[in-house]
Amino acid sequence: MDDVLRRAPLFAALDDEQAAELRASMTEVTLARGDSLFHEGDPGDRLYVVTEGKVKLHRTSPDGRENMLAVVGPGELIGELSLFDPGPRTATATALTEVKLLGLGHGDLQPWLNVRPEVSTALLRAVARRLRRTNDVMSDLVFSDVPGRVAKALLDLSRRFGVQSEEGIHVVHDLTQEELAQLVGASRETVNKALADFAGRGWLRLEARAVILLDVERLAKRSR
Amino acid sequence: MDDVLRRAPLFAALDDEQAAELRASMTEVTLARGDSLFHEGDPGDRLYVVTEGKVKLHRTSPDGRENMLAVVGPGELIGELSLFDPGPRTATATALTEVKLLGLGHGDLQPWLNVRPEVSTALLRAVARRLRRTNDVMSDLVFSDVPGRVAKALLDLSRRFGVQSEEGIHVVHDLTQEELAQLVGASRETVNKALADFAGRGWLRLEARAVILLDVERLAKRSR
DNA sequence: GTGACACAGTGCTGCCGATCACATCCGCGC
DNA sequence: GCGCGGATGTGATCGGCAGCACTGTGTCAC
Repeated sequence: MDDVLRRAPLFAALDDEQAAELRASMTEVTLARGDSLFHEGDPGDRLYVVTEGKVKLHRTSPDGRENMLAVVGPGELIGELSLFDPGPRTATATALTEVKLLGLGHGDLQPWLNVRPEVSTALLRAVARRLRRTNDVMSDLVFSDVPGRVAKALLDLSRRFGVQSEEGIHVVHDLTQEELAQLVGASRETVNKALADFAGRGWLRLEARAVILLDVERLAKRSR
Repeated sequence: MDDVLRRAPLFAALDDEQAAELRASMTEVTLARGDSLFHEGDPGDRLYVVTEGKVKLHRTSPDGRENMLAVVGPGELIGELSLFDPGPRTATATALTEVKLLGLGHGDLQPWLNVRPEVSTALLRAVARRLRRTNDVMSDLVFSDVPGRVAKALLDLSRRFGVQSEEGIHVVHDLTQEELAQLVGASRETVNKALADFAGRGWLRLEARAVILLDVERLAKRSR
């Protein structure tokens, strides 16, 4: 079985045999960059585990502006909310890269919840953790200025997707600056200027849909 | 058994006998306005159900500014996060009024989760719902201006705590304007001006720690 | 009744960041 | 290699809101 999957909250509590059984009841989905898994307002009670690539969860305001709630990577869940609290999807899920996911319907999950309480516990932990992160992001929106939020977002992305190289931490985030702006709740222009400023100070280097963090210490200080 | 309790997510799935049994393992806590149940950073793995009154969940930024995450009323949960996802408390809980709560330790809840999967399901739903609300608030922070957020907050409070009278919807929110400002992520002065403006238009009337909504329609339109 | 104190109302000033308006730049198809 | 569209870089302008400095106002203690 896949390594990524074994670390996913849904499988963490199961032994190999059970994990394989659960895995067998899931259906694989593949998306190309830009494809949407589901849209805000759609009905739906399926949950997905990302096995490869990144997906963004985002919303559109009445007047057409976009806001990104989260970037979801390998091992993480998408769409749990509509499953645990029935109702239409409250966000759109769109692939940032080529993506592979495993989907599971409400009916296929229920038996596991009834028989294996560890699965419930693991899911509770996953949702609770997500709620904590969301609360953190909300506080940042209130307390920090745009450059601070950009720094924070980059550090967060680096923790999840960064790889150490001799130059610094290479973070392939797969986001355009427009998308990065939606993630931190600011305009593209302001985010661009913040990035340019950081680059000018030697704290990072910009690349296409990626950054190399050169001075994590300073960035961390700026983010507070 | 208490009516409020029967509607609480923790008890909703249990029959009378089981509810009484669970209730018996909980300990009652009483707080006066201003008292704190726990502080940000405290260790702790107890969960509480509010049975009477209101509690605010809030955080303090490094430089001393305050941000309110939520107002929690009768039937709702407090402190679930530290229980499901072990770790220190990430917010402070402070009583807005005289408050009565029932507390439950991690060890006392676990057996219920193992034996009664409906309890897990109900808790998952409760946390999922909270996460949805939090996502909504986050989108508002990005999309709406301060008056819009104030209007939204008032409508939300009215849905939860309002009572219809012949004049309009009487909403005793128990928040000072300072606290209302912390809830919507704005300064007290700006919130005051927004409220004065709404009152001047005849959309609402201000009272001490309460408002009477006179024109819900207009407020709703302003909040979008 | 009279401080005292917390809360509420309101103008003024300055600044952060949205918006607009461009000027590149870069990857890709043909 | 040429052109085209999407992405990026950067200045100029403008408005919303924070911050400050006050002035009312209500409520409690004594």
